[in-house]
Amino acid sequence: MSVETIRYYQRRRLLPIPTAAGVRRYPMEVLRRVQFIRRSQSLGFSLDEIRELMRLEDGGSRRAVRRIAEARLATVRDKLAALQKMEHVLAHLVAECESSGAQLPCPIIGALAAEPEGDRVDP
Amino acid sequence: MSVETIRYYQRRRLLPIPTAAGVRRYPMEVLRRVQFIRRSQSLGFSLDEIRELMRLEDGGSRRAVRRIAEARLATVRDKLAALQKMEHVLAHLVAECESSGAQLPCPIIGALAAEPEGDRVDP
DNA sequence: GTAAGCTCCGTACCTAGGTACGGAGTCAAG
DNA sequence: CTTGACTCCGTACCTAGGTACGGAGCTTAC
Repeated sequence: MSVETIRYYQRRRLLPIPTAAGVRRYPMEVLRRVQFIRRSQSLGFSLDEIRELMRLEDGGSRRAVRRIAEARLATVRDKLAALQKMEHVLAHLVAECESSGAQLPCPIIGALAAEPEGDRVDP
Repeated sequence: MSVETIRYYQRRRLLPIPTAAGVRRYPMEVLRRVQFIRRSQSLGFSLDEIRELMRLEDGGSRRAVRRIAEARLATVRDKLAALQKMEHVLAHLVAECESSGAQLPCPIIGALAAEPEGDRVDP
C-alpha cells in the first residue's frame, strides 16, 4: 500500500482525513480499516460498497449488509457465467486449431469472421 | 452501435478511415469487420488483440492466432478461478447470515473486520 | 434555394482504482 | 543549521471502451 493509495482512500471517504502532522502516523483504527478494505476488495466489493459496509459496521442493520453482499454475489455469478461461456468456446476453438490440418484455414479466424450465409448462431 | 463507436474503432485502427463523404456508408467489408469485432469481444478479446487478429486474418500464421487465443484463454481461466473463490466465500457468508440469530453480530461484517488476534487465514 | 438531418473532425468527459508529479511544510540527525 | 527523509495538498495522468459536444460541411426533400 503506497501513501498515494491511502490518500486516495481518504479522498474517497474510506479513511478519515489525517490530523495535520509532518509525519504520517497510522493509528490502530486506520490500520484496521485498511485491512477491512483489502478483505472486502478480495471478495469483489467496490470502494463505494466498502464505504457503505463500514458505515453499517457499527449499529447498522444486518439486512442492509446482507443486501449488499447478495447484490455482489449476484454480479459475481453473472460474471462467472459469462466467463464460463467464454472459456468453453475458447477451449473448443484452441483444441480444434491444434487438431485440424495445418493447411486448412484457421478455425479460430473462421469462427470470428462472419459467415457469408447460413449463420448458425441462434438466428 | 453508435456512429461514435465506429469512429472510435477508426481511431483505434480497427476500421479503415472513411473516404470523405457527407453520408456515412458502410461497405460490406466494414460491416464484416464490425461483426468480427463483436464476436471477438464476446470471447473476451481486447480491441488491441482484435486488431492483431484481423491483421493475421489474411495470410497470417495460424500459430500467431493460436498464441493470442491461448493467452486469452489463460487470463479467462485466471479470472474464473478468482471469481469462483469469491462466489464460494460470499455464498457461505450470506448463508451464514441468514441462519444465524438476529441478535448476534453480523457474520459478514465479522469476516471483513480484522480479528484482534488468532488470525486463521494462512499465517 | 434553403432547411433538416445526417456526416465529418477534434477534443473532452466518463467509470474504477489507483499512480505520478511538483511545491511546500515539518521533523530528526549530523 | 542544514540536509535528507518524510509528509501535506492539489492536480494530472493511466487503462479500456466507449460517450458527448460543438462547429462545419454535404445531401436530400420540399
